[in-house]
Amino acid sequence: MKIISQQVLSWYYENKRDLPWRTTNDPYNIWLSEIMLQQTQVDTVIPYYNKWIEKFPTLRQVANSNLDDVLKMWEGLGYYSRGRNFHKSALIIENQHNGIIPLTYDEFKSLPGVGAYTANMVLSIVSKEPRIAMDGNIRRIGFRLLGLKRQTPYNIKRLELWFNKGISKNRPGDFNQALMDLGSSICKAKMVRCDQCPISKICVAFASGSPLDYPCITKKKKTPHYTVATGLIWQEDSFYIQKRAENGHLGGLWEFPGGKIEKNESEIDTVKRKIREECQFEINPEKKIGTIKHVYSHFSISMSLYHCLPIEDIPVKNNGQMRWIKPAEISKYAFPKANHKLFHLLKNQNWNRNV
DNA sequence: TAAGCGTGGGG
DNA sequence: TCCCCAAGCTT
Repeated sequence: MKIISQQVLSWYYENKRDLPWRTTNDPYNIWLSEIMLQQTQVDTVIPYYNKWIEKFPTLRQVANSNLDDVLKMWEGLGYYSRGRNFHKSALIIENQHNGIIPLTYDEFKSLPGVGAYTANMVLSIVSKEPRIAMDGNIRRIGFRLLGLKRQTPYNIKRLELWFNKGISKNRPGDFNQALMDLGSSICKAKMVRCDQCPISKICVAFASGSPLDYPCITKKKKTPHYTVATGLIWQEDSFYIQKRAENGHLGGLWEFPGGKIEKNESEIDTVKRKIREECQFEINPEKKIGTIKHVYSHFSISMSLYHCLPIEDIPVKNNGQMRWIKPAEISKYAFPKANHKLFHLLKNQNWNRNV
């Protein structure tokens, strides 16, 4: 196992990518990068990480900002609870830890959004603690090295113990990152380059001749499809948006009012009903502007947008849950991708307000 | 334990 | 086009 560690590390140093967060061992930077990298590929994260550090050079600046600014920086990255939890953690550290990130495993892992993987990874890098960070890559590599197939909690625990015995004691952080780079470039889930792998000699899956059979694939459930209808309501040169509940799907982001159509309901009736329920005013959908499609983690939607005329006078009040904004102000608010697709439709129509 | 959570890219 | 995948965490 010691030999594996050496071979993996030399492969890493030869093929190491220069990533922005690899220029420092500051726990703030490392922690942020690990949160952004959850379920997200490196090339996607890089621009978000750079923009974030430019806006929030220190954790204190995250704590002193409001959630809207944080979500704006997270806009488009997905899994928005990561951003909300990171902001929440920043406040906890500022208020309860004098602004110092607590670097004991139990304290750090107790922060919102920090799980076993993130805690192990951060501590292995910033404190050189010999902790394997069992992410999807390292897990997959372990299954193949040891020739395990069934993804049971028992097998995963076995792997963790095995890796923790063999992890480099001098460079645990590099060892973790090395295995992850190996997993994301050589030992991928559906494609392997065993001829380039520094440890194929001791790999049971490689020896078997069909490495992709390890671990065995678990079948995924089909995701449902929903039809959603939303309304565009003008008042002078501004239109209406509202904020989603902070703890739900796309929590804290802004959107057009509307929602799912129910059985035997027309899109127009849906827009009327949802706006009556959510906004407490009456509108009349006049004309369909267009429809976009979007796929989320666990369902997909077709979303239509309707020009709506107010039936009654709508009070123009702006608060934390509702705003009247001009098209040019879109960039000040965080919107989900589906809304940006609708904005794109509207741009192509020059934001024509005539119904 | 298993479902829920975004988005972009690859085959 | 469709399906799967990607440095997980929370409930």
